[in-house]
Amino acid sequence: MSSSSAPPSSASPSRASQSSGRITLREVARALGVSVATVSNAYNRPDQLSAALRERVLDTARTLGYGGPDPLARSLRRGRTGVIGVVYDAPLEYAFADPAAALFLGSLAQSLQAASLNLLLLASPGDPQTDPLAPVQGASVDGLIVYSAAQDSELLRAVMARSMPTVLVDQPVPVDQAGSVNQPVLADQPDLPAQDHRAQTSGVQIDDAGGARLAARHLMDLGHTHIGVLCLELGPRQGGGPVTPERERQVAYHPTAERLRGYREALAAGPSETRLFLTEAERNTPSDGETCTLELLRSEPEITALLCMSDVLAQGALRAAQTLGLSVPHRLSVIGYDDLPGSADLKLTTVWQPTSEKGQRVGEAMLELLGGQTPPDVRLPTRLVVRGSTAARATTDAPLHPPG
Amino acid sequence: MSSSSAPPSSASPSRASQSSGRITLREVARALGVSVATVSNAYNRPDQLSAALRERVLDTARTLGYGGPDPLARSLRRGRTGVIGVVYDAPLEYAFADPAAALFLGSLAQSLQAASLNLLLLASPGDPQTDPLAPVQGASVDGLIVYSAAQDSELLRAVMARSMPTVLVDQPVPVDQAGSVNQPVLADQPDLPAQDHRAQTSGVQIDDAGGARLAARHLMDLGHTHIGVLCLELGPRQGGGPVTPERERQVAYHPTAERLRGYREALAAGPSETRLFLTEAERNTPSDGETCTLELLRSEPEITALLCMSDVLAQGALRAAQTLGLSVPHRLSVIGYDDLPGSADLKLTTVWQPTSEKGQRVGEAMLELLGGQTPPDVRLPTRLVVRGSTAARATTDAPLHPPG
DNA sequence: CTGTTAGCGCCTTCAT
DNA sequence: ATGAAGGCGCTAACAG
Repeated sequence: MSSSSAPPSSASPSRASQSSGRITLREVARALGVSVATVSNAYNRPDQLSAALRERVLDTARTLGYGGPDPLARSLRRGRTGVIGVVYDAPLEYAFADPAAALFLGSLAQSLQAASLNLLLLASPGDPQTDPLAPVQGASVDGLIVYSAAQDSELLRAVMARSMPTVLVDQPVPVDQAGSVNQPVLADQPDLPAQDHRAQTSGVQIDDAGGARLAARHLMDLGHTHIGVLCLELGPRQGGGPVTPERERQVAYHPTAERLRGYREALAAGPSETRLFLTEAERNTPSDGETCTLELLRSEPEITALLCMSDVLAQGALRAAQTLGLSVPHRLSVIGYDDLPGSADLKLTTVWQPTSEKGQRVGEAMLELLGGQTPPDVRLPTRLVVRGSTAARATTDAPLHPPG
Repeated sequence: MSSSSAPPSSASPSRASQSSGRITLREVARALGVSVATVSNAYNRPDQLSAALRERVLDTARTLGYGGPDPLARSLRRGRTGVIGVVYDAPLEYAFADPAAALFLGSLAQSLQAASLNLLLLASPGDPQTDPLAPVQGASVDGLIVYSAAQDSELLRAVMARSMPTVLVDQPVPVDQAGSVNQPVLADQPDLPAQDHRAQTSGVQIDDAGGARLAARHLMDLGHTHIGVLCLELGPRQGGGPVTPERERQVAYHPTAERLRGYREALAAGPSETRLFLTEAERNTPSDGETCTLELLRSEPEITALLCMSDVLAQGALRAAQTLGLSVPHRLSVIGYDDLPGSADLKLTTVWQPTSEKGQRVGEAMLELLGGQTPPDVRLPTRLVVRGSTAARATTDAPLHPPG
């Protein structure tokens, strides 16, 4: 035990030194005969040791196949992971199918990268076997961004329960009612701020209702009185189809609710004979939009215009019109929502929203939250973009093809 | 210090019990007067304690605002994070702008979710300040998926240096030449498998060259002899424009290289008077495609057909044709690559690739790697889909508009 | 400039 | 069915 050349201090020789194939900082230190702190410093604080020694450290590290400090251990120690989670309530499969979502994510990722933060995609598995809350509960992240979650959902509660910096996108910030208190019983440390959920939460939204109002009014100004509405999902999976008043009352997704409200407000302000015919798409895809349109027009042939809650749905409506041989806009006017990059090529009249800016704002809000500040909620404007897919209602039989 | 009721064993009373607002498993245990193991078991192995006790544990945990075991600490202990990193070599900003990438990611995420794995997006920052390797070096992940990286790049080396389960997409698996050995000096543990990079790496690709060959041949069969080629980036940022032979020799992105090879092979097999005019898009966006097309047609007016390395680029080409008043396909044939969901609406002739299946295969390969197996490399087929954007070269002045 | 020490929060044999 | 103890791999004080 007391040999002259500093024996490796301690206990279990069986697994201490190398075993499982992965080199550790300590082994590098030992190989060099320096302390672990020195090796650590070589990586984290170059100014704490001579350049020469640092070189030597890095060199032998390389020779040993040591790839640098384990990120996990480092995160644990530092208390930060450098990762921000993005929460979806749908299987990622078609979260990505929506260009608006992809665009948003892109600009979000971009703005976060400036602070060396990476994005972790957290989606509820479609598989009913696995716990849909597990991803948000079990993710090692410094902050959470909720992209879409039903109001009052378990998912949203699970997010808030983590009481960490959180940005809610297109969704009202929930009031901090009862539920899982995170204020410890012993509230006698005056110096730590009263751990308020709200202080760590920020919201970024667009003027959903305003844009919808513009869209509906545009159609009414054009003389349409029988207007079909292609709704995004009103609530968690059910299957689409005509919207009953009861179903409408249960609307759980905020953007859907707001857009619907906008349509209805415009209606209320217009001529009383105007009527809306609602149908719900099962998912936000062109083919669902197509199906819905086909069904809607079959059951309500008097419809001359369509309000679609997304450009993706509108794209499907356009296909349906073509299938049916209905000329757009003369026999059928179509209006979308989002203004995707491809929508101009389609000549689609639509409601524009600042998708990229939204992503950037969300990123900035997260950064501020991480810095201990509480940024004010943000509300971004929407605009109507009139293109070729809307026209005045034909008073008689419509011409069979567009002019020009 | 020596009070009767078991004094908290150790040293610093100032920060031991609660301080920083976040509850730990130990505090829950103490509050209940049970051991930490019991609390841990309540979460991880319900069968190890009475249902009643478990309830009590979970209850007080809730009251205290304890949200369950810290994921980070748990990962460190268990040696697994439940996260797979996806590596891009470009700023995520426009990784997401490409629907093919988004689709791939969606199906990848989907297939990984079955195993409760989440995706972490790792992109090299556009910002030249920050180290582009930091994300891949510093990410806490169980495996890495390389979606696009230049051959022989630092980035790719950094990935391999982590020597963990890795799937290379549309990219050859590099030979394990020298570089950072990860085989420790002491190679005398016969039971641990000789840590071979190759054993932890798998590849999934499509038949890029084959599809390209089909596309080029199609055009040549149609009689085109002056064919423009819109290339994806050949290598890391340079700015686009005409492709010099020198630049072509340096092509660093595998899909680009392969598609180009396919085009050239078809050319070599056809009539000798056929010529290719190459230009490189700065980025894979419609507007870059448009710009390239405009420039290319201006400098080479004899071109009657375009081979685009992506549908996104082709979409730009279509816009350019419209701007120029060139009728497609009669005055100009256009052919894409990828067959995006929207391409059918555009009547674009293109090379189809199994984007979703690719994502799924990559996910499966990763799962096998994680399970200790070494799945064989996979190569998926491509197909030519002929639609309305290609036609025989007009022998005289082309008609000004398409038929019916 | 370098070394020692004390955990970060948890899980898991091993004993009881 | 429950408790005690030893790390996982690293970093940040603090001494020398």
